Amino acid sequence: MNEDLEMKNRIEIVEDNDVVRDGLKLLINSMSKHNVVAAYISCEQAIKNLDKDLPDVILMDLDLPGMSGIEGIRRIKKRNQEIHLIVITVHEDSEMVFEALCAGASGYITKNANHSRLLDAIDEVQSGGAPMSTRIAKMVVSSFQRNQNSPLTSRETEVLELLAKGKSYTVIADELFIHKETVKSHIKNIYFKLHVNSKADALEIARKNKLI
Amino acid sequence: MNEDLEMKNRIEIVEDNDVVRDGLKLLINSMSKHNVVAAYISCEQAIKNLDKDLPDVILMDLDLPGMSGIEGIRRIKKRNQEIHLIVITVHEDSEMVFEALCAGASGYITKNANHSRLLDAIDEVQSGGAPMSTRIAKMVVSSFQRNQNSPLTSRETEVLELLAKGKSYTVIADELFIHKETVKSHIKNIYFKLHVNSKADALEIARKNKLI
DNA sequence: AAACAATCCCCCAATCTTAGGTATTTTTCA
DNA sequence: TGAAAAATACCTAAGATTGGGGGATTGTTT
Repeated sequence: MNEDLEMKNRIEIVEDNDVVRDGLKLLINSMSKHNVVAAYISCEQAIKNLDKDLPDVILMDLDLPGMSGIEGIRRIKKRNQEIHLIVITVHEDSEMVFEALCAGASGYITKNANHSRLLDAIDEVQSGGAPMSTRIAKMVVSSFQRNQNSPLTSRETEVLELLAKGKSYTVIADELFIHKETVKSHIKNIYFKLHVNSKADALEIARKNKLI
Repeated sequence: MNEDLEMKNRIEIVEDNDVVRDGLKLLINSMSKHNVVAAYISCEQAIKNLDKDLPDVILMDLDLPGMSGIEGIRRIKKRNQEIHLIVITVHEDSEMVFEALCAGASGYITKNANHSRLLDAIDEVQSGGAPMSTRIAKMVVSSFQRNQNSPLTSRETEVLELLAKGKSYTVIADELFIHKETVKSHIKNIYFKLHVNSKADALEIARKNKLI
């Protein structure tokens, strides 16, 4: 039971619900290769003891008293890039998912996942993977794909992409081998179709609707 | 064997290597719920027969004679958004991965994956998932994360983000509650640090290095 | 025939961008 | 605590960009 404690994977839990936290702890400790070195109810506590606990993997809830899990991920990653953070949450809304991934989460598992999936996730991050629940993976992959019902023509989309890269009308014209005035016409049409009248607004609408 | 053909999942394969293609066909047909309705060596053939074959899922190689798998994915998705495309390839380089996902792939499995993983992937796309090999998932998740060794300060990064949204110096100043001249100073410093002297170049370098 | 897409042209005024500077205050870190 | 870095603000100036008007032609698709 306590032999080779040094060799075990050091797992930490940050979760404010007592039942869930204790359940996770029991589950993980039931694997001889893992050792739950700490379990906290807030990011503040976890961060304070980070240098003492030295976790390899942290399972992190997102709804926490005080500092949010997202901010916690950001700060922990900043302090130590080696630590793998796996989000364990009920949230499946895209905003949360992308914020957590941008903040530095290596995995994202929803709480309805079964136990073996969770244990697999711990192994997976440690071998350089990125475990995700099915629906999360779908959201992530979908984020790369464009809206197929764009009101813009392909040429307009092309112009808007170059605009998004910060290029001027002149440069866009050169790259597309068309006249600068043509670029202006396209942009006028884009603004009309998107009901905007500035570059920033056009880009905002376009990105929100995945037109570019 | 041939009872309830109508109810089976209609699977199609596009793969130019005979051995691989036949192997996949045998493997998939060994599952009573699946039926390989077509197997082609090129996207051109697959597209020509799309309305006849009516596949639910297509397993697609990327290196193909003639039209590339990427372009094939794009065209097939355009023709029928309902079809799930799973990339089956040896390529693990990020460019290929992201191009395939942007083109509309629902999954991305590398050829070294074991058979059950591949069969699982077919089930997974049909239930709305996005099956990926471990390393692919990691690449995808990493793509959300920034370079932690940015030469830019957090304020500079903030300014650059707003610039990337197409906002003018004036608007940026307003949003950050600072003077327009301060924004200019930040941008001068950004250009200096990134060794560029224009917005478009700064954005290109910043995006390439995941500074924003 | 009508609608759409892509191309090009003109004018104009306001704003923006980049390039030189300098300088103060605040924060961070060794 | 003292130096360095970061964030802030200001100045001048020229040239480029942007957005709002107006229009026109050519081809494609329906």
